[in-house]
Amino acid sequence: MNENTTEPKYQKLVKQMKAYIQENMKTNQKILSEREIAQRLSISRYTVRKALDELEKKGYIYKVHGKGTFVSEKSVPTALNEIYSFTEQMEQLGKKPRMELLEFKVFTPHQELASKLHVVTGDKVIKLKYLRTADDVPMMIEETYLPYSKFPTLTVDALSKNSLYSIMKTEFNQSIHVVSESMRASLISSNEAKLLKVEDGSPCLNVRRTSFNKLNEPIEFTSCIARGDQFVYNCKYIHQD
Amino acid sequence: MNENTTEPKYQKLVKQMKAYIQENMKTNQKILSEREIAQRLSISRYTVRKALDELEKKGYIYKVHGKGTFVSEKSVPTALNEIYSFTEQMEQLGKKPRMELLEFKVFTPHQELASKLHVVTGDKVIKLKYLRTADDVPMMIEETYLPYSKFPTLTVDALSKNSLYSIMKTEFNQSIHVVSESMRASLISSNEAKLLKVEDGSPCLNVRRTSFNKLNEPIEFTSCIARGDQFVYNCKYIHQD
DNA sequence: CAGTGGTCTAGACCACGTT
DNA sequence: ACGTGGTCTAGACCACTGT
Repeated sequence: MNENTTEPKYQKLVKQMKAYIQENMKTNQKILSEREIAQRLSISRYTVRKALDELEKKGYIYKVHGKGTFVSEKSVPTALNEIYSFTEQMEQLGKKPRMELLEFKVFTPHQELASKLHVVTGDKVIKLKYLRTADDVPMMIEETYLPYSKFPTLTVDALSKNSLYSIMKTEFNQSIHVVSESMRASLISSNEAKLLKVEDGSPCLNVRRTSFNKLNEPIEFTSCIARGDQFVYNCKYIHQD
Repeated sequence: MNENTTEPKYQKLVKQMKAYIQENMKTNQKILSEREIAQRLSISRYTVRKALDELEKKGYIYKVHGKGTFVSEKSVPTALNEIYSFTEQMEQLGKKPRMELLEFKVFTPHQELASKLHVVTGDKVIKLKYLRTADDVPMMIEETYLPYSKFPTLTVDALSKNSLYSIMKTEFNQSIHVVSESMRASLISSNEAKLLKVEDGSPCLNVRRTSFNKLNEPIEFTSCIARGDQFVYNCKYIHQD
């Protein structure tokens, strides 16, 4: 898309090494030392380290002080440090994900929602309501709220062509930095039961997410109701002390 | 505990700056530039950058290319990139958390569990079962399974004095690197309902966690059953592209 | 002891945002 | 034009792991 921005040298190295490792190397095999790589490519050790740090953070390799750098098990995914998206998960299961827009409106929110999105009283909010299905089985209802002031020209048409997050980034220059999520189990209400085609009072998983930009301003609040009998929420992350 | 290992200079700087920021600075206030800090402390810019990177990763500050470095909103917690622990959450709510060991045994696992922990057939596994309460209200049942070969000398006595994770690290030199979790909603079974003092068939949240060490060997599998009416699972993480 | 990753220095240029 | 963070170099010493 925007390839006019020059890519740093270490990023190119990351891609190169990632491809090389996946093609030619086995789990726990030792790779060249930082100094060796630097010398062979005639670049500085700092650049090699940055690339290796990135690969370690993404779960492709691991370093052991005094011993060397080794290839991680293939099972560790690229989506580390990232809650798996619904679409990715369904595709992994071989199911065909789809989403249907049920509602798009701009309105003035009540106190609770207004404070979640840090909008002052009287400011407007955009509501998006989706039904997500997999192989035409209804899986979850997703309600997203956006501060109108940050996305004033958002249209249904744009949403049909690109994902919300890519629109946020490219059209409105808002990219997500921190995400806060909560999960709880409850019993489904009758309205939602109809949409998801389950019995009243079935168990359901409620996931609520608030996303913040780099300035820590909330730019999205989403509440999902997922069928308890169908939906599992997965995440994988690197543990820090 | 083990203060014989020398702490890097940038780590000390992280602590200093963290304290200073929390004491004296306001949200979105600009802090000194990297070059200024380096000059004033007579250290190199690299060291300052490492410290600032750490503070950004932990959510205390954010950088903007071409503008400077700024203080984040206080709301962003120290536990970024980390699922909040039960204990922390309860303390934030002003509740008194407690855990009671219900079971401790070593046994030979069935196929499914054995494969989760990557133990070969015939190898043993340690089971720990806890009931967690908050202000004496039962909140969740936690069953943890550990490969016996990695923790052969683990005792109930040790667990009463330190947390499992600190024992893993200090006694057995196993620290957690990658964590994989899944969440699902279901209806509680009668045995669990009795322990949690809720009605049969109440909604409950089931959280399953597998933890891996740096070599990507599984070192723990835990399954939690939490009361749907009481327990909310929170996590917060930094979003990556 | 040699080799590895981890930290650190002093300096340079680039890309970005503001003045 | 200037100051900022982002990248990069060339070199140094330290801490850890093996022989």
